[in-house]
Parts: sequence; C-alpha cells; structure tokens
Amino acid sequence: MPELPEVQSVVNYFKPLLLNETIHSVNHLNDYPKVFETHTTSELNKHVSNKKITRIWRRGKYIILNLSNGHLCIHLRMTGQLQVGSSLNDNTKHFTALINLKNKSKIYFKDYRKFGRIYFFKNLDILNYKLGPEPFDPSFNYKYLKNNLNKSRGMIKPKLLNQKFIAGLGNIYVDEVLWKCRVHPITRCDKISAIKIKRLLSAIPEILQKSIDFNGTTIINFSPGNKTKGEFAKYLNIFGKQNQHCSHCKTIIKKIFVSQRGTHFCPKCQKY
DNA sequence: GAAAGTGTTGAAAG
DNA sequence: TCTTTCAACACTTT
Repeated sequence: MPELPEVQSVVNYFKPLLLNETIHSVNHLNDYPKVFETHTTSELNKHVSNKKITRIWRRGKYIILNLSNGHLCIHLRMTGQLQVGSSLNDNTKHFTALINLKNKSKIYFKDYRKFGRIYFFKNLDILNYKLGPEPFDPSFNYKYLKNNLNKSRGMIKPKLLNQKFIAGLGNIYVDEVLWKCRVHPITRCDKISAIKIKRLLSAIPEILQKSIDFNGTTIINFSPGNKTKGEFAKYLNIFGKQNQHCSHCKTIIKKIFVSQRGTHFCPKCQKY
C-alpha cells in the first residue's frame, strides 16, 4: 500500500543489491502472467535477460530499473512487496513474479491482491505522460499549483490523489497534508486561498521527506521473516485517527468518505 | 455467514 | 474536457 515515501524506501533498500547487477531472467509465478503488463513472459525475457541494471530510482510510485535497452518498471499498487530470497515460512501462493540475477540472488514480487504490475518500456514517455511533476522537483512550484487549482472545480482531495496533477501522493499523505495545511478535503480547488496554496506547496514535500527519513509508514518486507516497518506511523496526525483527539485543538477527528476514499479530518482545524 | 472495508489505478460513464 | 464511479483481487473486520 505504498505511496511515494514507501516506494522511495524500497528503492533505497534495493539500490546496493541491484545496482550494476545483471538480470538472468524473470518469471511469473502462481500461474499469474498478468503481472507482466506490457509483454508476455517470454517476450519480456528477450528484452531483459543478460542486461545490467545501471540505475535504480523512483518516478511517482513506480520503481524503475534502467537497463541498456530500456526500463523495467515495477508498480506495487495496493499490496505489492519486494523480497530478497525466500524461506520455508513464506506463503508462496501470493508470489506473482521473480527476478533472477546472474549472481544467483532472487527478488520475489509478493502481492496478495495481485494489483501490482511489472512493465518494460523502451523509454519513459508513457510514464512522463501519465505523471505530473515530482513533489521535490522545481517544476512543482507556486505558479504550477496556483494555475492548476484555479482552473479546477473539483475537490482538493481527489485532485491531490490525481497522479497526473502531482506524482506520488496517496490516501495517507493527502490526509496528512490537508490537516497540516488546515484545508478541508472537500474544498473546491478554485476556492483555495493563496496562503493555503503556499502552505500546500511547502507541506507536501516536507511531509513526504520526513516520512522518507523514517522509511515510510507501512510495513515493507525486504527479506523473508524480516518485517521491516516504516517508522513514520508514529508521526501520523490524522490518518487512521478517527474518534481520537486532534493533536492541535483536541477536537474529535472525523472519518468521512470523499470520492470513495476513507478521509480523516479535524472539523475544527479544517473548516469548510 | 454475508457484507463492507483496504493504503491504487485506469477505463468507463456521466 | 473534466469529474465521478467502478472493477481489478483477496483477505480482514464488522
């Protein structure tokens, strides 16, 4: 259930294990060829086998492995996890794919809801078309935010969840950002004041960076039996805190649904 | 035991 | 064109 900070944490963890290593082959597991979105398993192997991983990085919520002839991209969606190796304790029925490296190490893609996908792209035009600016990129600036919000009549929460508007935010961090900025999640984008736009501009990278510093919020399995847990969960102020007291004003936090997503907010801090 | 809920995304419908 | 709804899936909670 990874958002930008969780994906970045995965990238950080795997960088030393994958960088400059060569892919031997990839397999789909448990009779789930759909895990490879862009190619059949045999076609994908023709592209990636014997290719060296020259860079591992993140764009939005995609993990990207640069190869000499293209990019192997992994999207974890709701429940995807990457795991180094396997043990007898593993429930392998949720493994959907396997990356075999020349050095014999095995990276498993574990995904109990099976929404996660692996893609191979010659270039990243498709991703760049689908994804808006990175929250840490200079192109995500006041002018971009103001211009886009001013012409949107929809609600701010779904806007921030829209990856084409800004890449990387998901349900947890949108709730956290809106709480910090004191913006009600159903506020119309074009009704947000300049001061609140400025708050959004600084809170978005700030909250994401802080979460990255703590390896994200949610549990991420990097190796079998080792349930690596993001430590940012301790610093959440609003997400999952319904019926608890707002840390700012002590009002009881409410949970509502906004465009079908569970949404937490403080009725006093985030007036509509 | 049935139904709703879960951190994502894109296709389809409005 | 823009915004909302729903399905893809499997497991847990109500």
